[in-house]
Amino acid sequence: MFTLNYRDARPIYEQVKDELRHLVVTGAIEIGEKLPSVRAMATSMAINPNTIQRAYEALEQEGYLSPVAGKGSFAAQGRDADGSRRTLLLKTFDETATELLFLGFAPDELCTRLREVRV
Amino acid sequence: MFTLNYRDARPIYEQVKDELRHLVVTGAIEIGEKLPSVRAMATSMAINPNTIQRAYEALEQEGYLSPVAGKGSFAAQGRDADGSRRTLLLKTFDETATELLFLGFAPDELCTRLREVRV
Amino acid sequence: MFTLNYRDARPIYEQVKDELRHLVVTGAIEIGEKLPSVRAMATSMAINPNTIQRAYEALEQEGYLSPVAGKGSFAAQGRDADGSRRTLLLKTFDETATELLFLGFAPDELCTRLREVRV
Amino acid sequence: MFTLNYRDARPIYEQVKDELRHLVVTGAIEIGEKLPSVRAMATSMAINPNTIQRAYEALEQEGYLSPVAGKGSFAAQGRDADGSRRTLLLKTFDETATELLFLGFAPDELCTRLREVRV
DNA sequence: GTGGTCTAGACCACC
DNA sequence: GTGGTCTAGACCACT
Repeated sequence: MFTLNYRDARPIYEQVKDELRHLVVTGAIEIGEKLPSVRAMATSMAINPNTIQRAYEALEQEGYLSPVAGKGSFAAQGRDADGSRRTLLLKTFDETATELLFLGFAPDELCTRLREVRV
Repeated sequence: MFTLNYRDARPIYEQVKDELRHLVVTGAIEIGEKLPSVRAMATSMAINPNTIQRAYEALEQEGYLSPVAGKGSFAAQGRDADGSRRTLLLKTFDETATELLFLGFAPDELCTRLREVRV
Repeated sequence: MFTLNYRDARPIYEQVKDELRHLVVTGAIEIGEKLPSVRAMATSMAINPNTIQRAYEALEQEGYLSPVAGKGSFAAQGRDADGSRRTLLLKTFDETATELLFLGFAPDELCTRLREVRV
Repeated sequence: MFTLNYRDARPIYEQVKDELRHLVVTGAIEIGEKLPSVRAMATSMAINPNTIQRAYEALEQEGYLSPVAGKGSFAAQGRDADGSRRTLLLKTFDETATELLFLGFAPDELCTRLREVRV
């Protein structure tokens, strides 16, 4: 599904979380689609089920994954009851944009880039 | 100049680096402006000069700070030799935008936001 | 510090989380005060450190606890970056109040109760 | 009447119970009004009659529903024999209010909120 | 079979 | 010493 980088500073569960989130928001995994079971993914990636479980829990909290006991875990549309992730993303967006503008990017350039992403 | 958060997960030198960069890209510190000496800043913030030194070195690498032997360090326009920071920012920008679009933000909305940043 | 109820439907880590949160919001543990270390609390309650760790992590996410690696965990003022907990509490408040009003409680009665709490 | 969420952590019968109670306390179902029969509701929601039955029994215990043999179940004013629900609600109310006050809400603010609920 | 919880024991980086 | 991460293996309730 994806590969882990043991040299990465990020802990494994965070890498798993980030990769899965990426697959969902890019549409590679569609909303409602069933994800591999905790055990299955742990086996296929040769890591401990608890580590996968932790990643799944974090994604559930962000609203990108919805577990159903006894049935499996399913991709969801990212409605974290509150909007904590949304707030964080907007902050990151503003800071990144500010720095890119400072580095000489034109607003139009970034807008265009924006529209071409994920197409 | 700014305050440190000892409870922050980021190491101190990284906080210093991020804060200084933020001051530069938002224009709070203008290009060409002289920054406090390593020792002066270390004293005023009550931390080890080595920590400040490390932050300054990292910023120099990113091109936001240009040291002049015997005179001090000056804010610069952010031309990092290899363009690694630029690459990183664009990657962050794409990922953040992708996720925000997935969460339902309209491209126009983000464009508007983009243009209003830093005004 | 408090006692666990093994008959409770709530998992242990949730009981720990709820109890600690209660101690903080009632002022029994003051903001900035150091909490027992993960290991210390685990030992004193005769449960696994991982279980305590899990409770601490959840509280950190809610903003009621702020861990400092190598130093300990400290009570905090509940600023969860977003306000997810705040949203949840308001929803609970509205629902509970609605039902109490339906059951015949006068608004004034609940207001008075409100003001006397935590005194 | 309302929709079930099969991904919800709560068991189905509890969702039914909570939804029905909500309809009663908000006045959407008026006191004395007849509710659908167990079988009718089970059919319309495509779930097992036993599940509905269990929800109805729980609501009867809380006093929000009063069955009349041979005629059906009718919404009632919520006088639970032992007052256990009332006690539970007051406990929840106190805890929620305490935490909201800790988070900076003013008592007046909550009082106002209280009075505007359900209007 | 699935997710959810818990235990026991280990290693790391930081202070 | 502290928090943070990971593994291995176990049990539960529910489908």
